[in-house]
Amino acid sequence: MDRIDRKIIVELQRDATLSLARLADRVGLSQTPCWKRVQKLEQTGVITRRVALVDPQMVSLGLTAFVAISANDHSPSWREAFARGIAGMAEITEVWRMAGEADYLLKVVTRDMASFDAFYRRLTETLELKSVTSSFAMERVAYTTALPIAIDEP
Amino acid sequence: MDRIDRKIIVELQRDATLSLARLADRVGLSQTPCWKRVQKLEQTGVITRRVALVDPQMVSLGLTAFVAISANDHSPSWREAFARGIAGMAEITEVWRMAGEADYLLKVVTRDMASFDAFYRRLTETLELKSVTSSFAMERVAYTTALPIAIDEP
DNA sequence: GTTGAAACGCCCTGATG
DNA sequence: CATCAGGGCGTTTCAAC
Repeated sequence: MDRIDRKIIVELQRDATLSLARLADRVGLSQTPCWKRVQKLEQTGVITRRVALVDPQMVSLGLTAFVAISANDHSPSWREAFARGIAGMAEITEVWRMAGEADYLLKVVTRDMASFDAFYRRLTETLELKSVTSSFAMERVAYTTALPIAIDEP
Repeated sequence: MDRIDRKIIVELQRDATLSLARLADRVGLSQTPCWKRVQKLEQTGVITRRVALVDPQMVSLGLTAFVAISANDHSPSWREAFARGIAGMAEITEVWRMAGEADYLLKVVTRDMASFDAFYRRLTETLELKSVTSSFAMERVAYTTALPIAIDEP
């Protein structure tokens, strides 16, 4: 993982439609070794996938909420039930196990408050939770999937 | 935006490398009309971009934090300063204007706690903030950029 | 690492029904 | 919408340096 690899990552995080020729040009390489590097980055799991990003508003999914959850107990069986429960809920796009107050933080995407309420009922009926605190986003001010890769410093 | 459009979105959100032939097959269309739909979804801004996703651990960016911020005042000038301030900080991958307690919620990605601390100092030195509360993620339990598109119900 | 080239698949366009 | 046909681009592999 050197400077050129990081350049490749930076470019592909911004635009995965970039052709190999243009990518190679931008990172200062010819096509063949550039292609080999991209392959390696994919095979070693640095680049995990290539996806299309969709505007939530355009598909009527305007409500994003962050839901902080505290577990009822901290047994392995609760964890399993939690894992199974959230697996079936497509509205949950992210799950983070947290340090501090809450045990988990969920990012939840729904159509509107009514849909969120339906989700909330399902969540609290499915799982045994000590506490659930929902915070609602009014506006997505900034959003990127690109990780802050520093090209220069390793 | 009909059933087929939503199917296309679902597929491309999962895997943007899908060839047109296979995509067309999966959504039950022939290539030409499928291609036209994809074009339209891109031109109308439903599909905003295609990106490569990177494993944070693999690039030594293992620390994700959620930072809740309250503004010093709620003037337009503060907003401007805020917008300018966060624009230069690559560690901030998401900014949400929130309802409730905090004014903004930031998702911040850094290498480790030392890097986060450096970021934190920069943040609090750059901006006038009433309060800043950081919560740290221990584990990314689930993560997807795919919005929960329902194929059947509009 | 570089260049050059070949083979193949895929994208994209057009015509037709 | 489907199908067919074609040109051109891009990916992928190989050879040689």
